[in-house]
Amino acid sequence: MPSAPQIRPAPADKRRMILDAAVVAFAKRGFHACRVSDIADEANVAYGLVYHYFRSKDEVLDTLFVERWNVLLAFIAETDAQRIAPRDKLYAIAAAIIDFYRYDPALMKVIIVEVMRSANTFGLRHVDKIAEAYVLIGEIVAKAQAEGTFKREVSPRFAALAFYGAIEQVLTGWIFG
Amino acid sequence: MPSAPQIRPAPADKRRMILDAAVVAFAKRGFHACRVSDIADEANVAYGLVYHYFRSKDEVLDTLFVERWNVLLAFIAETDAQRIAPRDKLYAIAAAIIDFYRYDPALMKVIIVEVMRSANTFGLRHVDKIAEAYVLIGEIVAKAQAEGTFKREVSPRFAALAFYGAIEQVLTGWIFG
DNA sequence: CCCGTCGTTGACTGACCAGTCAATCCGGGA
DNA sequence: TCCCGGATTGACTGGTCAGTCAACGACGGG
Repeated sequence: MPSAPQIRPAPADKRRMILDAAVVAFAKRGFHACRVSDIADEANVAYGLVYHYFRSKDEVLDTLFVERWNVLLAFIAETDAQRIAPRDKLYAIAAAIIDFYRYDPALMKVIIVEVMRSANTFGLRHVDKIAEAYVLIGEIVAKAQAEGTFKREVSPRFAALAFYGAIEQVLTGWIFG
Repeated sequence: MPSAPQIRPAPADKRRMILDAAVVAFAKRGFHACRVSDIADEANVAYGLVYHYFRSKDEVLDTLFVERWNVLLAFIAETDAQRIAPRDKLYAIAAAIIDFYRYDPALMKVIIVEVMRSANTFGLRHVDKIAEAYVLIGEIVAKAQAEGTFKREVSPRFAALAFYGAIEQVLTGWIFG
């Protein structure tokens, strides 16, 4: 045998387990109604361990959001760098967001419902990160306008808001059947 | 003098005062962070009086939402009944929603942020009422498609979601500067 | 003028839950 | 084999707050 089986999982695994459990718990009951003990139970872990890996319940949600949003931002930047038509870029981004939802509806639900839309608490804390996505999308629109592919009637920023808003609303519609 | 001044305001006034104060309080701190005592203080009214007029803190928010949403539904229905182009109907509806915001930003903020977007709690309770608006908008689209004014590429329901989603996102953008 | 009704008051209670911490466990190095 | 340090446990605490309730006060009718 190359290596003895690990009785105790590596620390990183427990941390991951807690994050994954939090997604399920938050999606099931919502962030506010969900107790830290729900997360611990879902992860089959002691209550206190959550506080070993995270400073607070908020930090758990923050971590989930940032992790996922960074993936989205990277995808948008990457898509923008490709040599394809602006319309196809936007199509690819919309498809990616929808795929995120298809791949992990619970996580997407948590991010949309608990972070994006909790404007007074988490949204406020992540405004800058969220705005980055709008800026990137806006830049795609601006470039397309400059080269004459898109009409100039609408400001890039407004277009980006409407673009993302439409997608999010459709996802919200799916989330609730 | 036609009538002696009322020392004690009519009951309905106190109820209204509480509702108006709740708008301010909810807008300032968010529904969850806002204590019932904040509402009472804002209304210059004793804590217990809130519970004389409303069964719970939730009911206060519910009342605010239903009041306002009914106005919106009536406006949409009324607009649809007019003999104008479908595009103008949608324009009028978008303008009305934006006017609601301009006229009373705090109330609109509360409704969007705390109800529409609190999908696990209030949104869930008002899903049907919210869906009514989508249905009405969808019908406008469907009629326009039937008469050939709008393209048929997009389902009316999807169009309605995207239409409202775009508006809401723009308002959300305004709400947070 | 007194009494009943209902609007009004705000101190109090009971429940809930985030976060703490002292104790325990486990693997590995000496 | 014995420690050491980090992982893990879960009972406990402190504070918060929604909702209750007993008492008070103003008006109107008898």
